[in-house]
Amino acid sequence: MDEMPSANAADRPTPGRQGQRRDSTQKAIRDAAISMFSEFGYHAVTLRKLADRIGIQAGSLYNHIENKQELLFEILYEIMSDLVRSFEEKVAPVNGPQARLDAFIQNHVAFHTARKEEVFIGNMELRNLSPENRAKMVALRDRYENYVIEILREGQATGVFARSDPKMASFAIFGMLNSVANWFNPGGQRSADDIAKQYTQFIHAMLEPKARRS
Amino acid sequence: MDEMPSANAADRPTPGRQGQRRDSTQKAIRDAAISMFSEFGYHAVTLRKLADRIGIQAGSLYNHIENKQELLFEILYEIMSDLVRSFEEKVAPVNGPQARLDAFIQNHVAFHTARKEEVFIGNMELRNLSPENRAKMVALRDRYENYVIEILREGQATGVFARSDPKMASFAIFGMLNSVANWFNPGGQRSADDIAKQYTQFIHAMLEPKARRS
DNA sequence: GCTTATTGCAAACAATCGTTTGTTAAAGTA
DNA sequence: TACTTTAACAAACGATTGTTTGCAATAAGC
Repeated sequence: MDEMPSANAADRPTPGRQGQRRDSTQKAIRDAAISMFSEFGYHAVTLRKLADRIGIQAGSLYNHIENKQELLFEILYEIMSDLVRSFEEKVAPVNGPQARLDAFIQNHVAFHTARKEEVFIGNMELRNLSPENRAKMVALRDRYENYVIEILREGQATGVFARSDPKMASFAIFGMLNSVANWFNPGGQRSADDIAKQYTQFIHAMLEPKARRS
Repeated sequence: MDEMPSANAADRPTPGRQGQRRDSTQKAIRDAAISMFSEFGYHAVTLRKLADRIGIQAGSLYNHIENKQELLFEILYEIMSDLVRSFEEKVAPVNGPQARLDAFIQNHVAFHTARKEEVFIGNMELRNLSPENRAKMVALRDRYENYVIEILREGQATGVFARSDPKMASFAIFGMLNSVANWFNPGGQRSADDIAKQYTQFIHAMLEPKARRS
């Protein structure tokens, strides 16, 4: 019953109880950090405000995290690795640039809607990482972006996409896709699937060779 | 000779000279704030670091600004008003949804490349404004976005654009156009005009009715 | 049931934050 | 030349920052 780990102060083990070896606090810290970093930004969230949210003292955080910087990095690194991994598992194996592009769009939108807070932090807080941590993130991001550029190149080479600067096209595609995390409303009218379908149409049209008839 | 106002400490009036009635310091503060806010973020830029950059003491800033929050707001409000004004002067008068859309893209890209630092701050730091200041910004932004949605609506009504959710289409368009400020490199290969032309093609394709032949 | 590892609290740490103060020198005004 | 205004400095303000410490309470392991 009350064994379930949870994110908010209300159903954490009774405040004041100490010593239990559960890792519910660790998860509560992560969840609160994701929520608050995404709403207010890394620097605006003090460790006292973060601790308040889960009902402990600021110093107690240090039983679970190394420091504030590592807390940010772990959140960012996990979301970026998960994104890359989902691509490599679900998108990379798909044959043919057109089908692989569609799989990419579907996967990217699903990911960005399901985990919009973490993605948003990823878009905003890279510059607040230490140089070493930022380098690791940039490496992951470049890997992901290069996968997409490669799809575009292959599609142009085989004639299914119109010729254009592949990097600029990828900027345009990532621009529209990434911004979904900014405006997507989980309770709103537009479902993740609707968005993926509509954006797939948009991107198809963008890349379609002029010679072709629709 | 040394009368020219400038942005950096090197050629400001000799450090230590006091009393001169020039407003070069005011401009130096603004320029340094734009540069540093855009590079490191509002909260990461302390008034001491900002003052250091232009070669004065932190307290001396208060001879020129009301406080840190107002400094941010003034930068943001000016960039957003300028953007809206440029639309109303150069885009709104254009006749026909297709031509007006093109004028919008051209103007938007030109603006976002010419003033990428301020635009970038505008995309990042809205949440660090006081509620009153943020409300003013949001009102301006909504006005601008609604202009574009109106273009899309009119184009759909007259049949020059394909039917789709105009708001979602505007999200996609703004997503790709706004991100230009993130990656544009003033010294790089891609000129503002190249970008505007390429993005115009992309957006045309996105909005083109299926029945039409290219 | 005794021991040990965990995890919390309360308090403090030095550092730094935005901002205010009192004062002084230079420049504008007449 | 005498007077006023402007804008700088050095120093301090209280508040808050991330982090560390000593200690108490609890649950888990034997």
